[in-house]
Amino acid sequence: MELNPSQIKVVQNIDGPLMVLAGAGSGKTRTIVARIVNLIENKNISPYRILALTFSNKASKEMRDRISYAISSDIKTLQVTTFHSFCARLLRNEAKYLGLSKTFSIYDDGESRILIKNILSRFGISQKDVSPYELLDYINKIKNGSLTLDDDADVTNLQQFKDIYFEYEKNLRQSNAIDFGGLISLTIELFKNFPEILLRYQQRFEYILVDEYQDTNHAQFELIYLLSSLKKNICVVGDEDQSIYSWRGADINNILNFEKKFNNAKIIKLEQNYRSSKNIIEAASKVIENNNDRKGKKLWTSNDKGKEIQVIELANDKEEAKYVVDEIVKLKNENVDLTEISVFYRTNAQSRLIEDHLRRFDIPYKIIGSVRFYDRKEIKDLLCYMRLLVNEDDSLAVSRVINTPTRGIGAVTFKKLESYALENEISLYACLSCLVEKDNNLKIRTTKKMLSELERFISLVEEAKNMLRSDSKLSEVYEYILFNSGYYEWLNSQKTVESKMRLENLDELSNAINQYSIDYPDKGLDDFLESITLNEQSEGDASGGFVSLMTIHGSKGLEFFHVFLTGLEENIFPSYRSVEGDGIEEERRLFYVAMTRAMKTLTISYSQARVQFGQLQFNPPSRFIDELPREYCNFTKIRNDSFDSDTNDFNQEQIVYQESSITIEKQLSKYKVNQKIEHNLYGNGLIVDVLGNFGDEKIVIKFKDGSVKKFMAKFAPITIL
DNA sequence: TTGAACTCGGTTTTT
DNA sequence: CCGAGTTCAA
Repeated sequence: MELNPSQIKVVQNIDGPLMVLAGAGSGKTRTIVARIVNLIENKNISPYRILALTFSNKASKEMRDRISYAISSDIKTLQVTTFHSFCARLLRNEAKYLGLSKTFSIYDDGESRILIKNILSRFGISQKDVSPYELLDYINKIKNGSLTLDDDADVTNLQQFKDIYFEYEKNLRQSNAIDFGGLISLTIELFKNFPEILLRYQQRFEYILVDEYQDTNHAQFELIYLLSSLKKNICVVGDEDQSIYSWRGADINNILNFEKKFNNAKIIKLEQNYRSSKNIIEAASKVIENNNDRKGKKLWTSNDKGKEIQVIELANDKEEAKYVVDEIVKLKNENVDLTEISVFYRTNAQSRLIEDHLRRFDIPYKIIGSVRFYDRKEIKDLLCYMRLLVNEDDSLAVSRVINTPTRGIGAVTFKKLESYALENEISLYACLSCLVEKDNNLKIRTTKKMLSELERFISLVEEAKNMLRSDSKLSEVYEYILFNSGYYEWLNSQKTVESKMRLENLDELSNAINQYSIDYPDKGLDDFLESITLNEQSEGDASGGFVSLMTIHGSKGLEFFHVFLTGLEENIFPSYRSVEGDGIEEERRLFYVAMTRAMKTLTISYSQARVQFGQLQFNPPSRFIDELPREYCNFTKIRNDSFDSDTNDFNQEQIVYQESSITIEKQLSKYKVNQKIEHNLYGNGLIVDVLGNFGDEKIVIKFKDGSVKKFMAKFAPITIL
């Protein structure tokens, strides 16, 4: 494992604050691993005194594996973990200081959203008037430190937002639950309120390392700042050019201001790329130079020049999918392992056409990311039953399963139960018990059926709890709930393709629970649930033989010999949501991330027409296409005579591609926005938009009568006035 | 309390 | 075009 001089500096500079700016493909993980191995093996630092924080479990697992592979000593006490897992573990250990029970539930973003919606409905506010997403964003911002309650936030109704925030926090506490943001912010709060606890952790962790530092938010910065302020041996590793999560709170200032916050900080840049061909690296570097928010880093490589980047224009999205799959078939015929091929897109919706064509050509593929297994409805339902066994205060879990399967507790009854529980400051579950034991003054009309159903529900939960207490196997408890809750029967009776799949998923969950018990025989249900919420479950089979499809966000940290980057059109990539402000810089970083995943070949494509929101849209080529230096690229337009964007007919004969390589001339359109024109049929009008390339423009015209129409400029009977 | 009919808006998602 | 939220009738 040879290291270059910069990498060696990173390994050897162990004392004091250090920021490593590690370019794409610069051997970052290799270097971090070497640094930790050096600390343990050569500097005699106990693994117990080292903390390595990452963002994803995948990254932490890889790092741990590589360290343990490179080292002879025992690293059980070495903490290589995600921010969230680290905080969750810490908070459970110190729960009593916060007045929380050790068995608190963790709410993921989806559950936070549900809680917000519940509050809105309790407050009698329609989601149309106040967006739950905007609220969640506001709450997240407060928790991740980019906003305080005193700030004049840019929201529709600040006081209302604050009220809802307080209610949200109150509900979390009543449910003995913490959300993702709270894991971090409560840890900070704990450290601030109990300096003796902070000191304990400061003394323990002599060396702290943070990976993917560009993705840290302000709260996470504060956390590592506090933790490291005694020993000051903090090493952060990141790449400002790969910061693509600012919309999730990642604060690029953590990188830009590192030296201001940490005295005597050193900075080391890793600029040699070992991954990609020279063409790709040169082109990507030129593109990212258009950004202003950078520390400035110049990637270089001693790799071969390699093939030119192929930039392909196609008539429409279907042609694009056909083209990509056709090229994949060619690679396959050259005996390229499909695992080395990946297709990237900006939005998940774009995967469908690619999938259709891959299936048509019998090419195995796998979508990476998208809907996570544990986010599926049926899985969440069962997990909420299980959560109730660990934390019966978890009202969100109760509300989720109380009428699943249906027990005749509809929205109205539930509302009454809920408000009774809230008024009397008891949990929903306790409220149900009251109802069943009839020692209630609840003004709820109860039917016999409803009471007996509730009784069954409560005894189900209690019996399952007994099983847990008597050390039953987790899988037995799971099966007990699945069958005795009536959930299995309920799904099974539906007999749809959908319900069959859900049942299969529940089987899969059973397997996961079994596997967990085998892997961690000493751990309990609470640990299992936490590992799922925090995504600590191991990735399924990584067996080869398939093409990978993913969003560009999903591609971060990965590499492939052959990359197809699709949908390079304005409003798609860059996204229509990001075209103003500093949104563009982040989209450009995204483009840069995508390009630098490719090792050998990079094929970038865009289409003139694309079905978007069920309508055919004409978007001009992405501005990023213009930013590609031509000396590293080969521009090709591919036309297919039977241009027919409306048919879904895959049985058309195979298209014959023109293998020409026409360079796109960048010529200015003679049509301009705000130009006055006259149309033979519709009369005078104003151009409001010009789409597409010179000679092939579509122009959007607003006429005197207010109507807006789109024309192919070369055919439309118009004259410029 | 449930379903059908309607309107509306629509990125990215490490934990 | 599709899914979520909302509204209204039974």
